[in-house]
Amino acid sequence: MARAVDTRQRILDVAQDSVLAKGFDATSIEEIVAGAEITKSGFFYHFRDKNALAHALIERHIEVEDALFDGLFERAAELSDDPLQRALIGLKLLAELIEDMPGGHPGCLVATAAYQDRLFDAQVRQANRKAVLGWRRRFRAMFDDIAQSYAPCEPVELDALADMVSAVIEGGIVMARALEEPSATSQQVMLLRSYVKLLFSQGAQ
Amino acid sequence: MARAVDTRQRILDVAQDSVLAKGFDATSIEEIVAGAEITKSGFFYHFRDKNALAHALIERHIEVEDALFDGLFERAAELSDDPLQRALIGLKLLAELIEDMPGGHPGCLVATAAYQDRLFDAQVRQANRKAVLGWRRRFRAMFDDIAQSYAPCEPVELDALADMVSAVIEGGIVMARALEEPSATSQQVMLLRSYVKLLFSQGAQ
DNA sequence: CGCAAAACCGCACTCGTGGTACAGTACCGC
DNA sequence: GCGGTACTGTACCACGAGTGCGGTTTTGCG
Repeated sequence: MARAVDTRQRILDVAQDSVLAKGFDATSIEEIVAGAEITKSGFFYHFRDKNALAHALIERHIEVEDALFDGLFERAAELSDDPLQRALIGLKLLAELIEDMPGGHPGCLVATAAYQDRLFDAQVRQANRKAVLGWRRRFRAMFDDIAQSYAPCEPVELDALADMVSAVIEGGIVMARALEEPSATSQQVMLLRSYVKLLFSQGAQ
Repeated sequence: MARAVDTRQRILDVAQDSVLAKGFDATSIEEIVAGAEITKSGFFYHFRDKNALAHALIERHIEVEDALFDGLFERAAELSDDPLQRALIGLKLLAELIEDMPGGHPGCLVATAAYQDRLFDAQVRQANRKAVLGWRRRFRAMFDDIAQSYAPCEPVELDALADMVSAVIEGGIVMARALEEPSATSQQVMLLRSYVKLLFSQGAQ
């Protein structure tokens, strides 16, 4: 049984690298097969079609990303009791983490799916939506915490603000890729941090 | 000669709709050919290959987008003499314009290209880079104007801030597509506006 | 009008890729 | 040693990109 799980993981690893590097459609199954050292039949044994691969890729990606966020903000929670400070520390840690990634953040599968919409079926799009809503919940909770102690000095919808975290990361990745400046993403995160700081730190208590 | 230009435009129109709706790779040439009411031979008469199409698409897209930005910020300049107010008005107008687009902003070809990197050759990537740098120049000039009258109350690199405009729009489009909430993009632009306001309006003169 | 070039049409073909079908085989736990 | 799991191997179809090339229409120009 260990063999099967290994192979599946290997397929996903190879596929993920390739998809992030050149897009989903440009990634051929035969290329994945070669990279994972299996045969085409082996691939289709694990995944019904390319859509199933996309689905698995996104679900796994979300888990990893979630675990990563968990780690960051848990660490931030250890470093401060204040909800605003926690958020600011978390965002800083996030920026540093992105900065330290060799070649910048590899890019986001969610965006890949968003920009190649009709390539995927409803199930994949649903998984994608779920992922983004999950991030909204996470950051919404963070901002709710802050809002209990600090009043925002501008009227903002907290859901939209929560989405802004995702949006700035996604947008930052697009910038980094288009400009071929890997540090662009972390810069954008730091600007978002600056916004959060300004928005809440004026109207204390 | 008029016939040739017409046909070329028609091809680009059909192709653009399709690319924005389902991604570049998912758009087949035969489908473009059918939509533009020509033959495959006719298509390859105008474009050497699909890459040449992508290149033309991006260049045209940039022109249109630039003209759009020009219009917005010229209008904003008419409405106020103050550089900060101009920027805030411009961003508001931008948000409204995006909001009024049926089905939300159609998406950005630059991001499409960024996420399907190896599908395109160096020339296309270069055109893409040029586009983003053009936006940086534009918004950098805007923030330079503001910074002459208002000191930012947080230390920020103005180039990065200029990039943030593009990043938030791109990220906002990804959000809108992923969530299937067309208004997400304009919401993000309004949050950016709020940031610009906070950043400069405190430290007047 | 006539003519050459530009702007196409028609069709046949290659090649790569997704996907199917199915028979055979190696391994692993019971 | 039996049955299921995890594959391999081979052969095949459909479809879209891209090529090649000969033929046809349209257009500007002398």
